[in-house]
Amino acid sequence: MAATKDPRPCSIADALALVGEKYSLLVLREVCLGNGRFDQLVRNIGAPRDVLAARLRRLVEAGILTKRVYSERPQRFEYRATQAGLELEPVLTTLREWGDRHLRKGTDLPMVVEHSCGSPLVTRVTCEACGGVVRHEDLTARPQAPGWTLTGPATA
Amino acid sequence: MAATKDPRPCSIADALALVGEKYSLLVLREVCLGNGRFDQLVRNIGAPRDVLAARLRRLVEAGILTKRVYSERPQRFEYRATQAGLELEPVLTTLREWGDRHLRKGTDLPMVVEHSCGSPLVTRVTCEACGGVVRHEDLTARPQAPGWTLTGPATA
DNA sequence: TATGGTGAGTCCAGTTTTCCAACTCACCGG
DNA sequence: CCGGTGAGTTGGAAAACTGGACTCACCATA
Repeated sequence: MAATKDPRPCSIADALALVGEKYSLLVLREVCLGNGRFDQLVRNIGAPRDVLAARLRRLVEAGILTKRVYSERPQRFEYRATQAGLELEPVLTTLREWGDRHLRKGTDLPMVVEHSCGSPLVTRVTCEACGGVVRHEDLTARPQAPGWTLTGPATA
Repeated sequence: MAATKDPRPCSIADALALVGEKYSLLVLREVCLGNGRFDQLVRNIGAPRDVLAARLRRLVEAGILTKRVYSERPQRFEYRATQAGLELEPVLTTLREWGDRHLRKGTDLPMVVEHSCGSPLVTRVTCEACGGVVRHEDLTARPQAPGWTLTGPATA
């Protein structure tokens, strides 16, 4: 009598439940750029103030951002990325590169990120174990959750 | 008299406009796993059928998926990732690793991905130019869009 | 030929979210 | 005192999402 409705258990889905709402990743983008004040976020992201306030609460609660006082009297706050937040930066980097390549065809880029080595950042995702570039064909997914196979729920 | 409302021009925002809606990246997850049929997507993702149909239309239109007939009479379709779609896989990989680490603390993972080298995939993002690991502190963002600085719109 | 099942959607009523502008509240600078 | 800034909250209208039920075409089998 199990609800035949539960989706596949998955860390991607869980992560997206936290940062997949509209504007959340853009908040992280601005915070990573060092723009952590409320009004800055409103201007640079273009989100409604109430939605932004909700996102910020959620991200702080999830341990992705912290809210820090940078001035008592007038009390002023600043949001900063935690370690967990910074570890999401590769998601932003990958999305930016993808957008640059596929949506702007590599020209008229609105923002260039430079690596400390001096060149514009182009990233490569490698396997930590063997050092090789990771391609789709080299990956094999192994579901571990009980009741689930690669293709879907076990008919059980 | 420019609308003081335009957000920062940004490829991340543009990319998210395409794949940032609820379920879109989960569709890509399933398609990358080889599960490209409509009913499979419904079951494995848990999305309402009409929302899923809308997402699929949009992703096909954006050139991220293709719709392929795998059986005439009974006509049956299958969605597959295009090259552009496959290039979004690193986003999924990063999100999965982040979720595994921060949401499940590395235990009871619902899905393990194995690299062709034989070990469970753990990725590293490196700079293509110098080969070094990319860290937040090593990045410098340079806005190129006219009217925009790192911190926000130029007062013009 | 009737019965049931699959695949791929569409339709609909009801609930949530989102959007946007306006408003608050505290403080500061002149 | 007046205007401005920072950080939100409030209140509706508009859009998106939700969970079924429904369609339509095509087998399979009995």
